[in-house]
Amino acid sequence: MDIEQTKIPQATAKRLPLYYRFLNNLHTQGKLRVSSKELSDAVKVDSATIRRDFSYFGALGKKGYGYNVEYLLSFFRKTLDQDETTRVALIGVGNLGTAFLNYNFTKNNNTKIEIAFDANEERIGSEVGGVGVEHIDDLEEKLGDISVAILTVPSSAAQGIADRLVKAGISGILNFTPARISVPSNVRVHHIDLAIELQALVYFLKHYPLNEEEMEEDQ
Amino acid sequence: MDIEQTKIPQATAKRLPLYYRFLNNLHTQGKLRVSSKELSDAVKVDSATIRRDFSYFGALGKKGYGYNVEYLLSFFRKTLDQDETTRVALIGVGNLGTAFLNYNFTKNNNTKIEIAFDANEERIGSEVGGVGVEHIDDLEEKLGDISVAILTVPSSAAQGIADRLVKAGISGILNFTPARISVPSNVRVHHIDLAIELQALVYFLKHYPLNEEEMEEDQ
DNA sequence: CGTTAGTCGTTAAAGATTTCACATACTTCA
DNA sequence: TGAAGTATGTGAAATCTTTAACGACTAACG
Ligand SMILES: NC(=O)c1ccc[n+]([C@@H]2O[C@H](COP(=O)([O-])OP(=O)(O)OC[C@H]3O[C@@H](n4cnc5c(N)ncnc54)[C@H](O)[C@@H]3O)[C@@H](O)[C@H]2O)c1
Ligand SMILES: NC(=O)c1ccc[n+]([C@@H]2O[C@H](COP(=O)([O-])OP(=O)(O)OC[C@H]3O[C@@H](n4cnc5c(N)ncnc54)[C@H](O)[C@@H]3O)[C@@H](O)[C@H]2O)c1
Repeated sequence: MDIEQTKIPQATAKRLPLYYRFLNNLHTQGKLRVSSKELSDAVKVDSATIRRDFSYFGALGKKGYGYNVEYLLSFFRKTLDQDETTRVALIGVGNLGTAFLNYNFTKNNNTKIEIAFDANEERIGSEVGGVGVEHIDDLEEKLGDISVAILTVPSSAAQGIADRLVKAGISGILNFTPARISVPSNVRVHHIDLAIELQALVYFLKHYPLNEEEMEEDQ
Repeated sequence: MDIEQTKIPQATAKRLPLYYRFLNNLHTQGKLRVSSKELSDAVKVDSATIRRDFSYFGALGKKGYGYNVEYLLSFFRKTLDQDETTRVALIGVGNLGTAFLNYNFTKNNNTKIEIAFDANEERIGSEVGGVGVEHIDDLEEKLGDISVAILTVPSSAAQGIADRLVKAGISGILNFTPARISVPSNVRVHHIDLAIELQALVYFLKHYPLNEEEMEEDQ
């Protein structure tokens, strides 16, 4: 439908949801305009980077003025497909899975966990955070056309479940298990490895001491 | 004490805990040697990148042989300070905080959540995953010399708590709230923004379709 | 209406990271 | 012992990302 604009750098793409969220905040606060500098202070991304990021989408701002919040927000809403909701399945209703179900990413968000699966009989049929929990044996049958899955099963089960998800036609998996799963090249997996994030932070603290001069940077 | 080797690239540093974990797995399985190619298949990082990463620490392998698992493991154990345990505090014993406390990053890990804080009177004095929950009012008093904090409070409370943590002498914060907190430049904050990770995955699925040819890459 | 202060979009430079490709050196096996 | 096979470590190239700098333009105000 749309002409696919020349592809945005990945680093930029990862920042878009962040921009969108803060734009939403500003809009809620009734702000009419914003500069790259202000946004920079809020999201902790260099203002030149923000301008560069925005510029991949064309000229969204006005020189000497900044950006119109309403306009920018509606532009990103379209770009990030915030109008259509992406349906998500969650596999593994344990500690982490339960937390996600209770949260359900509902604020300013275009994603919704619609169904959950677990192997533990006790959980089947219950609702967690308003989402029904189905038996993992019914995965293929009940997944329907859901294309994104959050994986929060024990790591020993991760590859097996991933294989089944792939067979059932999934496109993307957000993998919270420490297992590095293998999938066909047409399926996208993002790993969020919380233990590693914590270890990495500790490593940076020991080996990359920050001094008073240099500014800390994120992620 | 040690001569600080020329600083390792940040991208490399973030992969070290991953390597360490898989080396541990191999060791447990009784494997004696491993090649960069094998490791690559396991952790889904290009083998040249692995060799390059390792090479920053000197010549750890042997040409024509590969790497000795035991040696490599013990080397990384030292490098990653796996022998000393870093004590961690968790602030906000809600959905996410409870999940982390129950998990407590105990496997192959050099970190331990030792104390938790919450504002909700009902939780105070209880134990979650073997960790005592203290009142947030006692933060400064009970934090002691803990230098790392996990932040899982509502985003509205994030900046206030961060300020208190900084005053109490914290060095690093793993921030799970959507708030981008401000801290002095000598404190390191890593943001893990789960809602954004999910949105970014959805964005990539729509705008960066993977075909049969190209390999998906991580995170 | 002209001046001042402010801000974008972009060119170019710098910096960081990944990947290629191969000389070198070790292992294995006959 | 020698030949064949294997896999490292790294120089050089390619790619990706961030940052600096500034010309062009706007808004606001006296
Ligand atoms: N909880 C944390 O803080 C944390 C931190 C880092 C990583 N992780 C990882 O996240 C994953 C989940 O952690 P958790 O603490 O929620 O574990 P958990 O044991 O509490 O939950 C796992 C859930 O998966 C279900 N399950 C097991 N096998 C299944 C299968 N074959 N199909 C469907 N469901 C199945 C179990 O019944 C359980 O409800 C693990 O891989 C863990 O390593 C968790
Ligand atoms: N749960 C998720 O899946 C999820 C996903 C993405 C982001 N987050 C973010 O993580 C954070 C925590 O989420 P959650 O679902 O666990 O929320 P939650 O409401 O379940 O837990 C927050 C906890 O913090 C405590 N608290 C409130 N104010 C406090 C204060 N001033 N000092 C100390 N404790 C205080 C509350 O008593 C509660 O126990 C939030 O910022 C949320 O946006 C959560």
